[in-house]
Amino acid sequence: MGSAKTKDKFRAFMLDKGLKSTRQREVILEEFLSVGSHLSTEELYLRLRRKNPRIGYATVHRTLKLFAECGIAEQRHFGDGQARYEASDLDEHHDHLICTSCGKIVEFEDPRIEQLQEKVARQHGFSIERHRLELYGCCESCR
Amino acid sequence: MGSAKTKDKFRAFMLDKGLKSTRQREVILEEFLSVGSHLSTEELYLRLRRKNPRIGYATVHRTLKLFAECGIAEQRHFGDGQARYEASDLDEHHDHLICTSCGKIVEFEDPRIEQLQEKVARQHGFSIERHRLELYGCCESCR
DNA sequence: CATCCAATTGAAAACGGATTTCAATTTAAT
DNA sequence: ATTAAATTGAAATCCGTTTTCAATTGGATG
Repeated sequence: MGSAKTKDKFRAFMLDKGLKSTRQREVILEEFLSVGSHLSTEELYLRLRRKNPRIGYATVHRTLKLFAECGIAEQRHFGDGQARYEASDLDEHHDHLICTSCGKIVEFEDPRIEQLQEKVARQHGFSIERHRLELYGCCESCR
Repeated sequence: MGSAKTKDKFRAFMLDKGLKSTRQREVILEEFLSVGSHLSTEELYLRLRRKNPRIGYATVHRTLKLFAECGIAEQRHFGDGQARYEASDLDEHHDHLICTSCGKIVEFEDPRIEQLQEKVARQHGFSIERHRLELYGCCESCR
């Protein structure tokens, strides 16, 4: 049932900002968390329409932005020109492997790489706020 | 005078594809190489207009795409919604540090990180074709 | 040099995803 | 129930990118 903790975080955020709880937001949150992967606004919108024909694209768009602002989702761009959102795993960070043939997206994490990133940044006088690492290539089943 | 080698590569590419050498292409190539950094189409267009008021945005756009196709330039996206092009240093690859405050872009290269990337990809059955690593943060002079 | 065909150009239109507008509706506090 | 403020959805707008098309240019040929 999605992460209850994530839902709590969103509800707290809404309360804090004086935002209202609506049927649409509940439905969108539920569907977003249950799918979990790297959805574009369009994809999520189409999914939601199957069960909720009256929901509007603009609402999905606005709600995803809310999720991102609240911190329970992150916006990504993988170079196909449209934004994608993924549920953020609260504390943990990860990067992506993307198959250029079938589009499969695999998440990974490597603290050694992160460490080296910090080092490089320090050498150039930067303090890192966030980073983006994407490896594009061909997955096993596509070969 | 830009890299003569780069110009040669572009000329060879044009010859090979049966494309024509035009005044516009020469001017655009010259300006692009002399500026070198991470230019958007718009920025390059405006620069060119200063000395060549009759040049069209579409031509700049198409020529930059030609550069990318030929391999003398690479298209990048740093999340501000517009494409940027940089001259590609033929053999060498590099990644980017981007200051979120002033927009400064610094290039770096770290073979240890690249090695670890290969390793991670292999573990997931991927063979890497290319990658993207960007570190966003705050540069020295902005603190 | 004159001619011709294909490539190129630039202005304007079209495109596509993201975002905003606005009147109607819904929420939730009173 | 009443009311003010937030929300919704359809449609319009925005903005960078890409394409269209008539006019121009490159360069190969006779």
